Amino acid sequence: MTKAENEYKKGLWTEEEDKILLEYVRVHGRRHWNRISKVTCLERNGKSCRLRWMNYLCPNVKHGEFSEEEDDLIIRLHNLLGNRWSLIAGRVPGRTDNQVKNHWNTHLCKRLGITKQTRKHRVPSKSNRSDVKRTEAVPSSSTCGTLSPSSYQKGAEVQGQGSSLNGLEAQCEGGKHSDPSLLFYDQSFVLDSPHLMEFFDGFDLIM
DNA sequence: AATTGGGGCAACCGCCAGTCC
DNA sequence: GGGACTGGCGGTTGCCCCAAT
Repeated sequence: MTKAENEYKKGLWTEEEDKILLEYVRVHGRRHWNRISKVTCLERNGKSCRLRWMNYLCPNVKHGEFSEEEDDLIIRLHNLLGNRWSLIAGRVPGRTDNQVKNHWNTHLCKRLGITKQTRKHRVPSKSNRSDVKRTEAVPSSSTCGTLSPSSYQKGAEVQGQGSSLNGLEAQCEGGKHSDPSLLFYDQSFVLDSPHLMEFFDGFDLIM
């Protein structure tokens, strides 16, 4: 018997709830989040518990302001990966995908002069979401990202195995940005090459 | 002092993929 | 094989705080 969604509490977490969640994780580990409301008095659904743990309670999570180094790393990673926040966060020690996403949207976009393109058109829908996962590297909101020459070059080397980044500059949207160092992605730059994925895995982004 | 508007961030929502039974 | 369950992801929302008026 599962609780109806509306039986679960929503909104900000209290200290008491945090304690309960921490205790659950200490005893049961980070799994079976949906069982929490059954074995504890916590009236939160599994997803909410998982999110709270991942984004706030996990001891590995770093709180506080982002350093310049982190900013730089995120910008580089975003240039390479687009809005794949979990991948980006995986390479920024102590930061979660939610933190990175928020930081990007609230600080870095402004700093880089990127106007946030709210996409009502979510990634194409069901049919080829699995494809999307890999090919989505260049979501619309990042079509105007900056790309440092060094990272561009590294990426291009790998891409050389399959498709290439040739013509990237030509795809710039009518020269919106006058800075010649700015390059643009668009949907033609895809991450569907296994080589490229390996590249990202082994890529030392701290330059 | 009270109000208001914007920024920042935590949390929710909807979707998908993998796993279990 | 297929339905239910669970976890993970990215986009979006809504609340809180604070500065400006």
